[in-house]
Amino acid sequence: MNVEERIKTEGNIPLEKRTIIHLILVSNIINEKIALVLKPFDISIQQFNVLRILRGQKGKPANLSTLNERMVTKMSNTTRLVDKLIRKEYVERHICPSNRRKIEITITAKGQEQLNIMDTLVSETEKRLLHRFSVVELEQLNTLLNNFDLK
Amino acid sequence: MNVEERIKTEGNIPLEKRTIIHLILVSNIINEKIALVLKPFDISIQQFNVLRILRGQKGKPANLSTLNERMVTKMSNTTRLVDKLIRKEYVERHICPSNRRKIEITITAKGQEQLNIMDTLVSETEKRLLHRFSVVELEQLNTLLNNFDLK
DNA sequence: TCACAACAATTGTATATACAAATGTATGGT
DNA sequence: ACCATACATTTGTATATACAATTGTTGTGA
Repeated sequence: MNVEERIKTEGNIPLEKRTIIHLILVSNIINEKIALVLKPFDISIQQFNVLRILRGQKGKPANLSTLNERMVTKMSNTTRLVDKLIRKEYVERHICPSNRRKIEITITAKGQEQLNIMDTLVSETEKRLLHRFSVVELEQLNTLLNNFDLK
Repeated sequence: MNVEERIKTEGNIPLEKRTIIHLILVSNIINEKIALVLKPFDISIQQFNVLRILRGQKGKPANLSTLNERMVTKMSNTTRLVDKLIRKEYVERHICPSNRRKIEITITAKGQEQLNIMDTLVSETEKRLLHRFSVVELEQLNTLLNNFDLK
């Protein structure tokens, strides 16, 4: 099924518009699929990303600004996002002793454990999405994506 | 600036994960840029899409289900989305006389007019995003995007 | 040291979105 | 004609997000 069929547009969209619609469409569907996998864990994609960043810290705590700049989306949510993870006991929050403005966030053992399970499932989903790509094609796609003038 | 730099991940992510992150990142940034262009019009991307679909109808009204299946995202919003467009007098809502379950939505002259202005600006944004692509590369990107197994 | 700017996080508010349940309308079988 | 079902939209609720304003903390220059 191609883009035109999916958005039911008869007539031909100019190549540039088509490309952008196509890209956003694919991105949305990928997001939906991953969200679906995470749903049983009662975790949003953003929460999942925070957990992954924290795991990448290998014990070293991360403060909110750090989390924020590594995430794809914006700051204002980060406090509330972390709140939700705390309620689930997946992360802990401590005031940084050397600079009390900062908050140190660390992932808990329970968080680590759940994250590993989620991660496996998400990876499987990603593999399913990409199974028709060869390595060369994946590299091509990455190269082409770098072509966007994002600023 | 490449993906790794942008999300500040040291170490190398596997090619498949990297590709997916990259794609979603680009898509998010495109969405942000377009949202920014539409902001002065107090119109969200979704509302903009509804207007474009209605214009494509060339006078023929569209009901909510039609709008919904042509949109990238889900139904539940469509009623409220249209509400907002009605408040701005960009569209009109009439109960379909032959089947009173259905609602016919049409774009107003004012809506058409504003949409044309927005459309020009959005197209300019798209061109800026894509100016580094050759036609061949755009076609390549489209082809590669078709490689995703989205169902 | 005191006032002020800069920093880090939080809170408030409005809007957007997802999902489920409810409402109102039409259709087909008996 | 009546009832169950399907259809089309709407509403309710919880959560997510964007943006601005606020709070609390630190650092700096007069």
